Order: sequence, then C-alpha cells, then structure tokens
Amino acid sequence: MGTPLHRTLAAELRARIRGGEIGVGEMLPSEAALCEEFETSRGPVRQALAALRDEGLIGGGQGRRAVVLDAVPAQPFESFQSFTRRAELTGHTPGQRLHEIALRRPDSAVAANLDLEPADFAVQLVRLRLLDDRPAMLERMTFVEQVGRSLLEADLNAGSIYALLTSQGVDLHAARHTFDAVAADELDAELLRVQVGHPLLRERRLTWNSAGEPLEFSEDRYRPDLATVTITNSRSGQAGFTRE
Amino acid sequence: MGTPLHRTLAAELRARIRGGEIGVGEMLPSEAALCEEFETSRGPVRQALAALRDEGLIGGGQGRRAVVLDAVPAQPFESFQSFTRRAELTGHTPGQRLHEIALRRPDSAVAANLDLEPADFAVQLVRLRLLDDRPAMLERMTFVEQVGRSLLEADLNAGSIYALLTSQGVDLHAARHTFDAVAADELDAELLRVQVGHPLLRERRLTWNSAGEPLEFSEDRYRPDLATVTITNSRSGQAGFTRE
DNA sequence: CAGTGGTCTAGACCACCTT
DNA sequence: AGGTGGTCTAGACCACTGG
Repeated sequence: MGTPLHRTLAAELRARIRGGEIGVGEMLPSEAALCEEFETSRGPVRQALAALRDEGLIGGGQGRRAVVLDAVPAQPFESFQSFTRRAELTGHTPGQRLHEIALRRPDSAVAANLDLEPADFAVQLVRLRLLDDRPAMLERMTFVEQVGRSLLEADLNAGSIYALLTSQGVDLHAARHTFDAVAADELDAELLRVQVGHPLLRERRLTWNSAGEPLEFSEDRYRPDLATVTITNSRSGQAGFTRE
Repeated sequence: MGTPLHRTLAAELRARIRGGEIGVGEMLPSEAALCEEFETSRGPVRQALAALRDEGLIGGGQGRRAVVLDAVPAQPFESFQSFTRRAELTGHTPGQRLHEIALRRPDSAVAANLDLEPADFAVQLVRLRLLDDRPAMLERMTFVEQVGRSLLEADLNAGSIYALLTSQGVDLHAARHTFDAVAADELDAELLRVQVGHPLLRERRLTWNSAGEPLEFSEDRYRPDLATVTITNSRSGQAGFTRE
C-alpha cells in the first residue's frame, strides 16, 4: 500500500472544490454516493470529510449534507506578502506609482530592525499602490543593500517586488506583521488623497531569510475605506490571509 | 442515547491526564486495553484519542504507544481569540470592566453576518479591556442567543469569555478577522480616554463552529499606543499570532 | 518476534433534517 | 417517511516499533 485511501479521497475532494467543480454554498455528494463512486466503505470517506472539515473547507451537520464553506487559496505566505497577488485573488486590478527610490543610510529605528551598523547603506523606496486606479496604500520599504541593489535598476512601476525578488533567488522565508492605526501625515494625505489626521491602518513588516537574517523592514499605510486586512484561523492551526 | 461514548472516553482520559494519574511523558494504555476496560470496540476509543491528539495533549505514532505531551494545551487558536490569553503570554495583566450586556434584536448588519432572521434575538455586550489597569481596547460583541444565554448569568468581570464558553462545550472552531482603522466615536473616546476622532485599530471578527454556523460577530477597537496586533507567517505555512 | 497503531470492511441502529 | 450523517460493532490485514 502507498498512500492511504482516505488521503487520496481528501485530495480529490479538495481539488474539486478548489477547481470550482463544487462551488461555495453547494452541497457535496452524500457519504453513500461517495462510497459508491470510490468503491469503498464509509470509514475512509468519513475520515476524508473530517479532514476537510478541520481545514474549514466544509460544514454541515447531522441529517444535512455537507456544504462547501470556502475555496481556500493555495499559497498563504506569498498571498500575504504581496499586495499584487492579494489584489488579483480578490478580483481587483493592482497598480503602482513609484514616488522615490534611494540608496542611503536609514534612520536609527529602521537600522536597528535590520540589524545594520551606523555606516551601512540600505535601499529605501516610497511607492503608492492602487486598486482599480484608486490610491489605496502607501508603502515605505527598506531593503538591506545586498537585496535592494537590483531594485535600483528594475522597473518598479511594472508589478510585484516580491515576485521579482523571489525570481532572482532571494530567500524570503518568514515575516512578522504588526498592525495599528495612525493619523495621516502630510505625505500620506497628499498621495492617498485624504485629510491630514485621517485614520489609516498601519502595517509594519520585518521579513527575514531562512537563516534568520533580516532582509526588509517596511511600513505600509492603508486607506481603510479602500483596503483592509483579513485573516482566517481555525482550531486545527491552518491560517489563510487576504487583503482587499 | 445521551452523550456519545467517544466523548465520555475523551473526557475520562483528559481527567486522568489533568489529574496527574498519567503524568507528562508517560504512556497511555494501549487501544486494546482501553477497549477491554470500557467494554467497547476500537472505533470510539480511536475517536477519543484523536480528539486528545487534536488538542495537543498526546502524541505518538504507528507502532508506538500514545504519550502524554502536556497536561494543559496552549492552542494557537485560543491565543488568537482571547485577549486575556494574549495579555498573559506577553507578560501583561489583563482586566475588564463590563459596560452593558443585553438580550435584543441586533441591527441588520450584525444579523446578516450571524445569518439571523429579523425576529431572532442575540446577546450583545460592551466591555472595556485593560492592560496593566490602562484602558487598551473596547469590545462590542454579539453572540447568537443559544451561545450567549449563559453569559447573562456569568461574571463577565472575572476573565476570558472564550475560556468560559469553551469549558461549557461551545464548539468555537474558526474565525475570520478583518482589520482597518477608524476615528474614535464618543463612546470610544469616553471609555478609552482619547479625543473624539483619534485613530483606532478596528478588528471585526466572525467566529463559527465546525458545522460552519456563525456563533459570534464582534467589533474591537484598540488604542494604538497601548495595543497592537502581530502576526508571524512563514513560507512553510504555519502562522502564529500575538497582540500586545 | 510479538505488540501496537494505521487502515479498511460490512454491516447495524439512532437522531436529525427535509419533504 | 425516506434520506442523511453520527455512532458503534466485530472483525481483518498491514507497517512500524520495540525487545
């Protein structure tokens, strides 16, 4: 025996859900029907359904057929890191306008987060992000010089920085995101087209490689009427992320 | 039939572990032994063991006896749901002051999220949360009547609502959290001791059971100088949560 | 090697939901 | 009333772990 039957069944059902063959809100076949289709007994079928239930993919109850609750996205890390990816997942058109990019010594707070010496340089950029052509988020990013160098020559009005860096082999492995709220300053107000003092959702993010070395420290500010951050978590431990 | 046998078994084994009858690092009886002791077949025994495994209480593997890993599980889900738990984890002292609790028909937006009919009642409460005696967060919670009833008689100035509900067997299985920023309204300003219009971090949360039925819809507002939300995610998929 | 858990079968009865 | 999932039984074979 290779893979257990119940794992094969769970994978098959996940594929049908993800592929849209069974849409959100629609009912799964009954356990009896699945038994017949896969020529097996109820044991493996129920084990597979329990796995999907744990993942939050399906719900239901006694006497009722199981119902598809969600069609979970595949790559939680990437979709959480990349504004571009998230926008595409939620059906919006992402855009961007570079405001500035510079090679300079970052201020001491940023340097401390990136574990830099006072003399070290970093690549900093300010970029306005658009959703369906409306200004939705302002990002102030700082990359350690080694990683940021290539950005100086890249076309930053083209698309996702994360996709670019990953394609160049940069090992973006994990990140810590901290959320709070701030009042819009003058630059925020100008670029996001809100009043000075308007409440903005702030995300500060430290990204590091698999050796634990910091690569990026950034601060993003969201217009709350155009963009929010959503996290789904369940008791089984799985978590998924979106922003829209 | 009243309580299913596998639940009774799980409760009995939990009690033995929590009571120290089977210490951390010690082995559980074999499945066969448990079958004999409780005069049942392997089905219910395995279902009970699977529940303990889910809770992180026991470990083990093919060919090996199950081993007690911990007497009290610390679930990532719970630590993300519970302000009390998070405060304790970060070394702060949590506190709370109940502002009001009511049984009423919620407004239509809340009712829609909880999938309620216009005539349905729900339990709503407003509670100020403290960190080291300073007002840090204001929560406006709504529970479906079935779940919220027990809160009307509970001492809500005592501690965690999530711990209370879980101990009563309420199946809190998954949640979706949405973050943005809002300006403080008059109630926020009074209780959190900030100016009207001050930026606050807002979290809206929908919690549901494993059948996919909504149980709770809440809105929390954080003073950004006293409390933030932090999420760590990595390419390997697992995610962890804290707020401080 | 024997013991153990992982998996699967083929039934059965009950409680609940829909009709 | 019939369909459906929740639960339970009493077997069976396999893969892995341990002495």
